[in-house]
Amino acid sequence: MPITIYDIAREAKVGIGTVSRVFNNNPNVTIETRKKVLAVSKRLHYVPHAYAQGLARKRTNTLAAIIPFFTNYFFIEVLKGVQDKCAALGYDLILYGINHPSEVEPYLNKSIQRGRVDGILYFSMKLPVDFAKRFHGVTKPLVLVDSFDESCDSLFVENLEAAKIATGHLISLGHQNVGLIDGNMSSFPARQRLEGFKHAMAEAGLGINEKAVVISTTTKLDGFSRDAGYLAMKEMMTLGAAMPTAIVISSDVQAIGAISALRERGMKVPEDVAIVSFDDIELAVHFGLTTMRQPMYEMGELAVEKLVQRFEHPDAPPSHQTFLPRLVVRTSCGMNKPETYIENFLHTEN
Amino acid sequence: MPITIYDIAREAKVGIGTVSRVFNNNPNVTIETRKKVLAVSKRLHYVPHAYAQGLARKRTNTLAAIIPFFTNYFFIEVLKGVQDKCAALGYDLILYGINHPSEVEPYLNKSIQRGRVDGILYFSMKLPVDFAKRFHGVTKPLVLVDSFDESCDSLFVENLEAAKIATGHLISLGHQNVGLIDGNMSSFPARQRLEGFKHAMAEAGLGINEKAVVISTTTKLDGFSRDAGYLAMKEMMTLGAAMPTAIVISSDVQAIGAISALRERGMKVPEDVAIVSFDDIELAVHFGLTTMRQPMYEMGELAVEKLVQRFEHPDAPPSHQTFLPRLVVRTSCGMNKPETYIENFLHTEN
DNA sequence: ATATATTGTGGAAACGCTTCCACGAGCTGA
DNA sequence: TCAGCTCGTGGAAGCGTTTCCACAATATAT
Repeated sequence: MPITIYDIAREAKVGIGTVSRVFNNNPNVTIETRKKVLAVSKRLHYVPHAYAQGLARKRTNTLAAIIPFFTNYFFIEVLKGVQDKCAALGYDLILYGINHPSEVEPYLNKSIQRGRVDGILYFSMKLPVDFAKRFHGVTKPLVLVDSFDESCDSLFVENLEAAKIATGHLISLGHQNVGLIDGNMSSFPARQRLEGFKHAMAEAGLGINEKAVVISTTTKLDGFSRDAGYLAMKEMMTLGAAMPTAIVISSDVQAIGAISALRERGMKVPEDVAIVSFDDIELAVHFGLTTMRQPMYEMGELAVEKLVQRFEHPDAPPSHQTFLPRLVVRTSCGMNKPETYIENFLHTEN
Repeated sequence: MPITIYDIAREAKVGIGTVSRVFNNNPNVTIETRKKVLAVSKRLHYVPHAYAQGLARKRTNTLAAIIPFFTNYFFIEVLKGVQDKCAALGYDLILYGINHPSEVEPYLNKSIQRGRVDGILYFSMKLPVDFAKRFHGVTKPLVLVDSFDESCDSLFVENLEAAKIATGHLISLGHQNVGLIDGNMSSFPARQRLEGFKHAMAEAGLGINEKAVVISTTTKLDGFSRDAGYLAMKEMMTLGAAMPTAIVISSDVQAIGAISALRERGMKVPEDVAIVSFDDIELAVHFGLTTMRQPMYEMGELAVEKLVQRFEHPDAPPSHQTFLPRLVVRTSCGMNKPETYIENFLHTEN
């Protein structure tokens, strides 16, 4: 009952090869033949069968994105870049949202399944250790985003360096007792930020108050959540007089939660505590957050581009590209950057 | 080079049918044969070819979601429900994020393409008018989410009723001069909410101050954005003394923007203006927003279930299911609901 | 005039599965 | 003992394309 290329061929009195050629814009078809085929196709509502094409062509024009916590703002924004670039390049995007690292395996297997997708975008997680070996030669091109592995292309943020900049900024404003609220150590970026924080403190000759480094223990969103930020700040506040005068917080959403906790105690940002966070989500403007801006959308776009390049040059050596977040100064660090909401609004319009 | 069922058959000294049967858990295979085949498959890293399976089985186990503005919190949350349900049911999800209604056509065509997906989830947009005719019999099962059409299954929020409840709540608190900040009229929910607002006011015998009904003119996110809310409130504030004492706002993000605008003028919520909004996003707690909670995640899940049911009963009459949002009272409406942040926090932890 | 490209076309083979039919082997019951 | 089952199995046909080869018809060069 469904219309196939054979129906079109019969009806248009041509061969199936010709019909195929018409739909593939092969130049070796006369204009009249082409018109005839197209007319019949339209009349019969013919649409090529994607899977049959895929099987014959040995490509699917589909990419998979394996992405954790995709309700998290950071990933949404990256995903948006991925999606738009896919659309622009004519690829379909299969979304595998995973809620826990343990779910990675089945999805990885699924996308590696021959013929399912042409390539994989793998977000923010370590590859299973024996991955390369287990799937030697079987696996599809894979681009790591916000993560790193020798064996494949990757794209990541220089979190260590970024944390140094963030911490350094607070130090340069005169703070000596600087704290850190970080995500769960199972997160690579969180570990890097801890490192960067320590480096910056050491370079400035400042000691680290162990109690003023609060690392999230929750695995939910790896601690990059408002709730985690809230709880961390609660904990920080038990320090009383020893509490830091400035805190580096590993994401804007955590910072927002932290600010809630402060407010409950009547404490203010930046008067009582200065804050620098990470991401620069849309709401950061609203809270006046000084933050390390991550080019999320752009990373998403670039990830797709990298994958497509890999299709074209399968044997090129793995490429690794880094992004250095940029410090966006607002008011939460205590610098009275004169910046009204509307200014930013207009700015963020685009 | 890639391993096929033939390689396995040869190596295991069985027929290809047997190999296929093993992988499809057909009971008509002896335990020994099964083991043998499985062993060889593992040794050769055999994985079935998804597209070949799809072609032979005439199904793809893949769904498409055509979704607008998917950076919007509402859609993210719905999508999350969709994604999780798909995963649970073993379906893959292809994501078509569209940025403008005009982009709908190509994506609709693409997913209708025979063999690409088994069914389609279509979000918050009107179907093209002649859609049913143009694709009579060609099209796949399609479930409308947050939208309505006679011809297919749908799932939507009773926005008219919800707006009545929201408005009624403010009226019941004694407000006579109630305003509305709404999304763009191109949005079906926005139109419904305007209606509901008018009904409620009329029922209460209250006149509507035309100037106090601000409808977004931007098409960006259909006006359901923080920026749009900010601008709308700015406009509202030009009313001076005639400004409403209570405002219904068509989304939490708009409300957040609106609150920014108020703050700039030193006005407070709920002291100067009471607010009820829609959605109940995670941040609503932070702002103490009284809001009409939409069961976003649940809608996503249910949408997938409906689609799968349709696969099983292709000829059942279209089913239409509605959700009535629930009023969540916090502080923005002026009722001093004693509710601390942590209470809510624990609650939302789930 | 003949040899040689070029162009448009038809259709077989291939892509890698599932499914169905046929068949032999081992059972059952009369 | 034999007809009639059931069970496990092999492999052909089919899913709907693309692609390649063959070939006829025309154009070009000699």
